[in-house]
Amino acid sequence: MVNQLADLDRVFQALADPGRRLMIDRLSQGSASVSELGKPLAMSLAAVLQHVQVLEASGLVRSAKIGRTRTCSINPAALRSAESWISERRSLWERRLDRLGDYLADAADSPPRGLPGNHGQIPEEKQ
Amino acid sequence: MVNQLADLDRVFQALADPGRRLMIDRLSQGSASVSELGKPLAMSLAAVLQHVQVLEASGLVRSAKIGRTRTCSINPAALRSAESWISERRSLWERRLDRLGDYLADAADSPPRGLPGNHGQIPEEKQ
DNA sequence: TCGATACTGAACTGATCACTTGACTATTGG
DNA sequence: CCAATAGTCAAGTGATCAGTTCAGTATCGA
Repeated sequence: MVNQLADLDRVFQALADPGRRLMIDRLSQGSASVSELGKPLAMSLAAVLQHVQVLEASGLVRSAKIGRTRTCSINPAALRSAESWISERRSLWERRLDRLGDYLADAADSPPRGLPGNHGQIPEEKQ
Repeated sequence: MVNQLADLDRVFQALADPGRRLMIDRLSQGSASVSELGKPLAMSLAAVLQHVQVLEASGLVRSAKIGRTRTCSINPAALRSAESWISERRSLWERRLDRLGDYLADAADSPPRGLPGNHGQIPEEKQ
């Protein structure tokens, strides 16, 4: 809870790799060892470990070593923080769209005054 | 909807940068021009444009040029796809934790047989 | 005990990233 | 018309990333 901003950096960065997402996918249905996580991945074990370390640094995954095997599991709190960040922005935008829709539905008779804070039409075409 | 996998790569990669998240943040409360998005960012306009292009390539943002200004807006569908990916894995894990909790609550009297598919204890300590 | 297993650390390499600068185009407004 | 504004393109640079190989260490199991 120290640096929420840089934490999100690491979380999204961690999620940006398909191999690491596959690991999360695997872990979402139960804890697993490092080599188990690497099994579907066509890369050296050392590389797998580096991915696990990225996931762990982001807080998405926790791990503990028992004997010679390291067992990894998901930390749902980190997933939730990323999820919330997205969700908040999306719902903000969608609520705004709703209000705009209401406004336009009403606007057929009222005189044009300009909607404060609304610079935007929704663009359709490119270039 | 062509390549969901590589799309998520780009979406999470785009969200991994604090400047780009600030842009999304700004856009969540209404469309904005490229220079408007760059105003809080202490970098050249050319750099801002590159960020916008990353956001656009990921599908998170759409834009259209009118006159000499390019107006950007959020595409909520892309946000939702990232949100869903996370949400699905997290709830899978959490439902699994619940079942495990139920099992442990019942287990005081029944003989130990092993829970199929459950390799994991929840690790606490490191190294 | 001893070979196989499971990981770990370090160094190195090619690719991608986040910028920069500088030159250029298109629009706008007085 | 013409200066200021808004964006665009291209090339280059230093930093980070994703992987490798190789040389360990610790543990397990027969």
